[in-house]
Amino acid sequence: MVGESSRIAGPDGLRADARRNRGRILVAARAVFAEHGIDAPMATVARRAGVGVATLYRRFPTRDALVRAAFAQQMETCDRTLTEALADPDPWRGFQRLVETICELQREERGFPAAFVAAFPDSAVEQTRVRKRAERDLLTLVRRAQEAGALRADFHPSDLAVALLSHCGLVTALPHDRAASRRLVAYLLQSFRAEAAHGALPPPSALLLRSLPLAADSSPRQRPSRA
Amino acid sequence: MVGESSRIAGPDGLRADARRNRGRILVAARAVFAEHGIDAPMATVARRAGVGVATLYRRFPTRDALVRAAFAQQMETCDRTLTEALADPDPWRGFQRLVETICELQREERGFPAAFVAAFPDSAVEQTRVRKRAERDLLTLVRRAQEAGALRADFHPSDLAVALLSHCGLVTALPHDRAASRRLVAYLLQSFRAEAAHGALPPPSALLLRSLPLAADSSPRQRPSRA
DNA sequence: GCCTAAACGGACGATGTCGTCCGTTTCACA
DNA sequence: TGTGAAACGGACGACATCGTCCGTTTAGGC
Repeated sequence: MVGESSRIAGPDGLRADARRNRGRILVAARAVFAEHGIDAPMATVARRAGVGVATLYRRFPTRDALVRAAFAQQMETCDRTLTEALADPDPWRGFQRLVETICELQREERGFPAAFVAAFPDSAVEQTRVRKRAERDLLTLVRRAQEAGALRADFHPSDLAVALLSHCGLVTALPHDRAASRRLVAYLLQSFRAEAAHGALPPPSALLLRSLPLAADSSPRQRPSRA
Repeated sequence: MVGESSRIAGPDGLRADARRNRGRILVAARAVFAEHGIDAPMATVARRAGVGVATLYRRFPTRDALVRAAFAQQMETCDRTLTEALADPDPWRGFQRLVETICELQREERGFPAAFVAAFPDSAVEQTRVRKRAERDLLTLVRRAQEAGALRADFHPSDLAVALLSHCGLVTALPHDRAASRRLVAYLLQSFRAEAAHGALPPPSALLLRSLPLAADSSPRQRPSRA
């Protein structure tokens, strides 16, 4: 029901006051989610934003939509970081910075970890263009770092998801403990180095492999049928 | 208000039917928590156990009490595993088995990770005897493994908490993905090996250090004053 | 078998959150 | 400055969960 270019239309089709309120809501959402967790009442967000509940629901029909929009900026930062990592002439340094930056984002922007985890299963379903590109970039980054002899050969791209999700869990459990977060990141990065490869690793996650089809699959995407 | 040995008294002061129901509740709680998470309605647990809500509340006045009781067995397994690890002539093997066993418990007994994390901040406050002994044992295990040259010298006992909490987070995010869990454990254990120590690590968590006073402090316990 | 204290379970009021409805206000173009 | 569509916000009914109250049932010593 998009009015076919009626009288008023901002750059995004919103009236000025509506756009202003939308921004306020997003700021309030981040603050409230950071303080009370991602399950905080919608009314709390609305009150904080100085807006009625109806306005909030009009812009973001579901909590999920609000969460996604609130942390879209952080998600974009992740994406940009990947691009920068790929541009780094030293692939290991790029990889290292990627992990450190994303984890730092998770550590500093409270509420983001929950959003990150929540977005995970769903974002595997929605095959956006940006996501597919990110997957391809990650694959390239990993391969380069391995070819440079810095990243261990048995590292699998899904291991990055393992690292980030476990780090999410840590900062969720200990939101104020930056040192613990840094320690985990340091340990993980060291264990990803080629020199750290001593014993054999158990096989990589098949589930993550499926949800993020990182392997260069030439077959057309097949909708997995639920039993 | 324990009746001074009135007419009826089981070994634990409960009547036979009460004890039976208590057991049913605990079984049901584990099942429900595994299926619907630790925040599942109390009524669901009661229904599953085939008892009324009142009975449930009579035995376990708070959800927290129920959670603790439901996973007390798992907690005890953790404790026993530590004792066994300490008894192992090879301290590294003991350490490794400790980590692997606890993580396996977290992985297989769904609902336990949430209980584990939930218990963390509180159990640091309640200074039970078993807990203090566990801390001392852990300290001993770590020192021995380090003296044997297997565990890296800059490993800090609080790093075990970091590892277990992050693993909790991973299995919470991906409850069905055993492979991911195993991968993380393998990476972490490799990074704890002395050979993996390459760069310097950031300082260990001061918060965890305080909540679990693992360092052999001879000073009397001092109540940390909140500002 | 009797009897009483203990255990039981369902009903119920309180609380909090959700998401919608609808009368009012505001924007922005003419 | 007038006008109508868009945006606004608070009120409200629906719904779920909590934790207690109280009448009923049952265990188990005598």
